Amino acid sequence: MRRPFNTITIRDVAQSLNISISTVSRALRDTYDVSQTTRQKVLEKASELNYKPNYSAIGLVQGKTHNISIILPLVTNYYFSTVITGIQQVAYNRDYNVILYLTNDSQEKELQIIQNLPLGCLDGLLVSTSFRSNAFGHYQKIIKEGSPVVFFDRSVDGVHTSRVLQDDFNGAYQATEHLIASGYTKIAHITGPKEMIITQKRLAGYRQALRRYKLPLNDKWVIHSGFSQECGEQDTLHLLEGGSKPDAIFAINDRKAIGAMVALKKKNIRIGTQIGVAGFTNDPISGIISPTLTTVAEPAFEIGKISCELLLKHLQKKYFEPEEIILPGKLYIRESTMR
Amino acid sequence: MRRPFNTITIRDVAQSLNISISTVSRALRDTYDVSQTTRQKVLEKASELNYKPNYSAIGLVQGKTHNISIILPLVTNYYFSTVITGIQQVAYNRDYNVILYLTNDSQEKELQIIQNLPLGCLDGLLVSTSFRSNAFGHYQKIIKEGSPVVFFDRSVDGVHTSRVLQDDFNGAYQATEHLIASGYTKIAHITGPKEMIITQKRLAGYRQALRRYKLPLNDKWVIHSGFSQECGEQDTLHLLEGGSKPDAIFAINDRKAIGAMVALKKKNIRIGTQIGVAGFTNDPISGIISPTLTTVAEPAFEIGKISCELLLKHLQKKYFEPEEIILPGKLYIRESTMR
DNA sequence: CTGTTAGCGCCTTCAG
DNA sequence: CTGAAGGCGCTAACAG
Repeated sequence: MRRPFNTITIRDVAQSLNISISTVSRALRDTYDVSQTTRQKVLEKASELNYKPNYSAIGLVQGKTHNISIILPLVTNYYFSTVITGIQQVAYNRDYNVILYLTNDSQEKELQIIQNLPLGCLDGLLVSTSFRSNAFGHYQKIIKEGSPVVFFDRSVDGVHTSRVLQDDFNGAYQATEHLIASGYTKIAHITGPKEMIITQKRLAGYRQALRRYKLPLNDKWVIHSGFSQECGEQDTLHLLEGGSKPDAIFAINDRKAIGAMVALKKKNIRIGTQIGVAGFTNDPISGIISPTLTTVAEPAFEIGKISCELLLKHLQKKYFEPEEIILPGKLYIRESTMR
Repeated sequence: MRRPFNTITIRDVAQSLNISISTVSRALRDTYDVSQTTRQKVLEKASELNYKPNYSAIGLVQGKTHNISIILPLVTNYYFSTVITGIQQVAYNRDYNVILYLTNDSQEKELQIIQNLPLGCLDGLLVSTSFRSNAFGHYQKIIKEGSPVVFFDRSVDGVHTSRVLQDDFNGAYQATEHLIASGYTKIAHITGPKEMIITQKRLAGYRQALRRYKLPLNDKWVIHSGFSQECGEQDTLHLLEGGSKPDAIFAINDRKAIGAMVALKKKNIRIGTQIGVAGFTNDPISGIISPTLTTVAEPAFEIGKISCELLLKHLQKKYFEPEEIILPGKLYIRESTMR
């Protein structure tokens, strides 16, 4: 029961040219030796007939499906949706389909997805791991079985593969340094789950800046929780309850920074003058909200683009040396850190 | 040159059970008559061996690839990213892969995508059309050739197929009515391209409300342009330049409404008291921005979910009756329309 | 440079 | 109820 409609195949172009199927196949792929004349004719006929390769068939015979998949926590934020846009653009230009999987930031769901992945119709994976995921083994296995994996943004430790990341350490360092330069001395950090690399790196950058400028490191001023705005709001309320209140808050991302701003507004604390706030991402909302939010811009589109290029590069070769690419961020100074 | 690694196939489970491939195939699909005992054994073995169907092969033989694709303008906004989340969830639960295509809101790109679509490895399409797209013929052709298409949000006229939409007319009517009830009398509408159905419906709702409450319809107060924040900003500046200025602005979406707010702030016009602003979408930003934005909430997630369910339903049958599903919106009244 | 043959993993007649 | 055989569209040896 094949598709009932007029999908035209290489056989069709072969017949209408009175040559063999394999010659058409070769001409189309521009491989082996085919005479220029034949290739010309084939190419013309193919486009005349509007021939389109059947990737299912190609996938079957040579294991190249022209499908790559993205596994990521969610798409409903600026960062991830922009990364996807970058990935899709590169993939589209290279005739790859992008298949989307959403983990919903749940470790359980992520594991479920990985285990049920139709690897048979996937050439490779781009993944940003979920929350506290420690799916080492699973990713290792996938790679061993022959599907290249490139991590972006949130990666998993201990897996020997490529990664494309923003410079979390230096971004956090810059933001903190800016807060210090602006005169804030009691700088808190509201961040993500402890186990995540992204958390650790940004925290390290923050600490390094404090150390460099001889400011005290107060563990009470570092709060770990999730990445959402609500988390930012709650973390901030916690900070305000404590005995010695901070005079600035550096959030791991803009969402949490905005949560902090919401909390401060509710408490009638003046943002900037009383408590400075800085974020990380440069979500467009950071330029719209009032006061506007100082933040470290992440090159989201670039990260998507480069991740995909790297994956496609890996797909060419049988063996590849993992690469780690780190892209710099850029600090945008806005009203939320003006005293 | 098949995949070099241990992808296990029905042949593997057949051999380890000493039965034929076809029996395994039948047992797995729960079709034809297979003895309960055999089926049991096959099912157990399959899961023991972690067998996963190769959709490329299945696709080849029976034209069912378990791939559906989404074609839409962009993912970097609240509405579309939420719709996608809904689609992905349904598809995932039904073992369908979701392939993503981005038109970048360019008609040209959309046409290019449609024409190059690897229909051979796609069971159906979910599409929200680009901007001023009038790709009637192309979609018609795809449908005729056997790939079901379900439109969501932005649809194309004249194509006989299913659609899932929010209630654009009544949403716009409600928003306008609310503005009127709040005491605004000179209500402008900044909207999308004239040719788009979504524009036409929201415009009609706006006009209907004005008519119903005997307010004048002033064509100078209806401005057509794109959907971006920048467009909203420019449209608003235009409105302010005119002789008779409006005292309220209803925008086709929150992005443009926010653009309007930005423009008003720059001109030092008090939002709400001097000029009211209402949007459409209920982007989370509308509750964060100051003043908070009155808007008509669109059931984005539901739209994605239902669209996908509808498409999958269509995939079951050979012939299906197109359905048009319209979901209601809900007005959220916030500060931007308080005098 | 080109045609022939076999087979990728699976489903579907057609025989038992 | 089950097995054998053929083929989906395409590529990859193997011969010329």
